[in-house]
Amino acid sequence: MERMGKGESTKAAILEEATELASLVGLGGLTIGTLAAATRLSKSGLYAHFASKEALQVQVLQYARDRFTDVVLRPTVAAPRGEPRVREFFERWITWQSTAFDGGCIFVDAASEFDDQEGPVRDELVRAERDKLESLTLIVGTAVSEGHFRDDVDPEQFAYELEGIILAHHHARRLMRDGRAEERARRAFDRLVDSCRAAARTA
Amino acid sequence: MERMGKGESTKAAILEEATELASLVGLGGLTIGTLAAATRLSKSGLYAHFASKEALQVQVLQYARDRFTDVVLRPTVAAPRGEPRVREFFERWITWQSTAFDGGCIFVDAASEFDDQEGPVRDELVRAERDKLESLTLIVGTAVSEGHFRDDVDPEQFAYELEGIILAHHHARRLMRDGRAEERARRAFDRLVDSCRAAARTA
DNA sequence: TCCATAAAAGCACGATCGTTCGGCCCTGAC
DNA sequence: GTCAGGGCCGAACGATCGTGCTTTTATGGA
Repeated sequence: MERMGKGESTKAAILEEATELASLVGLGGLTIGTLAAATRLSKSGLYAHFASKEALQVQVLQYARDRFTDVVLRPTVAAPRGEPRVREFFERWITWQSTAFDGGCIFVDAASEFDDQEGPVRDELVRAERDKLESLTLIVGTAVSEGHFRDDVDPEQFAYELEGIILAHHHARRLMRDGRAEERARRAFDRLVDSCRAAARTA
Repeated sequence: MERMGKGESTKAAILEEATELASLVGLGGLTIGTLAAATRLSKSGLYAHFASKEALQVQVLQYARDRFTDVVLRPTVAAPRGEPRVREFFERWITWQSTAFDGGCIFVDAASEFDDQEGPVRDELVRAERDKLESLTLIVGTAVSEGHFRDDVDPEQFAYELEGIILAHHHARRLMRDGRAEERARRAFDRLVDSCRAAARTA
């Protein structure tokens, strides 16, 4: 049966709050003290749930990754194979960036923070990112094999460029506070898809 | 005449080292203690050159901005107007990202770190970024008015998408350690330019 | 209801944080 | 030769950091 014990439920609440906080101040800026205050726990009471701060950071990333899988990845594969599924992925991804956490997407924040700091946090981050890229590459590959995209489309290159659009969106929206960030992202995406689409009945 | 006094020269050395360090651990992760150790100064001796840590952070950004102007912006306008100048900008920008500092581009790092933290650091960062975007927009606008790019090309949209390519490159190179990051960026850039180019003698 | 166990708190530790202050050294002007 | 001032240091401050202990409180099965 194994319903969730008290410990597990508070730990989940901690991770929820920690992820929110980390999206605002960064994974490195996250502090046991402030997190304890935010969850109304004592420092030691909170700390008891984790082996170290580093472990907490890793588990925050894992928590965020599960969320991403739930609200982006899994629903996406419900869309019809090929281009529609690519579109669905993009739409859900960009919505995720705006709505998942108060601060920006935690993966984007953490990426530039930990790209030079060897260790388990970086490793987990790379794992999450590689996973995401792999899923995207697969989905684009399907669009090719379905005949929606041209044969010479390189799914990895597509994934690279789509990631770029998402990053530009994050940058424009969060730092520059550009109200047209999302519109711009959509236009860029449309251009990208257009350039990959098989010519509609040319012969 | 005003040659550089002792104080100014050590301050310059501090900013140099600080920028390097900040590119590795982030502007927020930058610490008076570690910076003092890196410059072989005492904490207080170093601190005497700045009003506060926040002031130091701002001046680091200003220092990096000057460097960017010197090695990217200024040489770029030496290239012939129009598409060649756009190309020059891209090439210099991407080289900057790989070679300017040991850690990634400090603006990229700082952008996701301070996008949610109101204050002078964020303000300076936005100023620098707006400057960069404006220059780029102008250069692309010239490519349009020179007839290299089609009339319906939106320079701001171009700038947005180019920023995306740069960010994707940073992400792929530094976090994912993708050896083909630069090649991918170049392909994306070529595709972007191609889609903007005026059709070569159609009539 | 009692008790074993889990969960949270309390307290303290060494270290480091940003910041301040008083004083020593060195240089250049008189 | 003296004196003013800039440049740098040593020491120290209160606060907070991550991390251990020991103790109290809450929980749930017998």
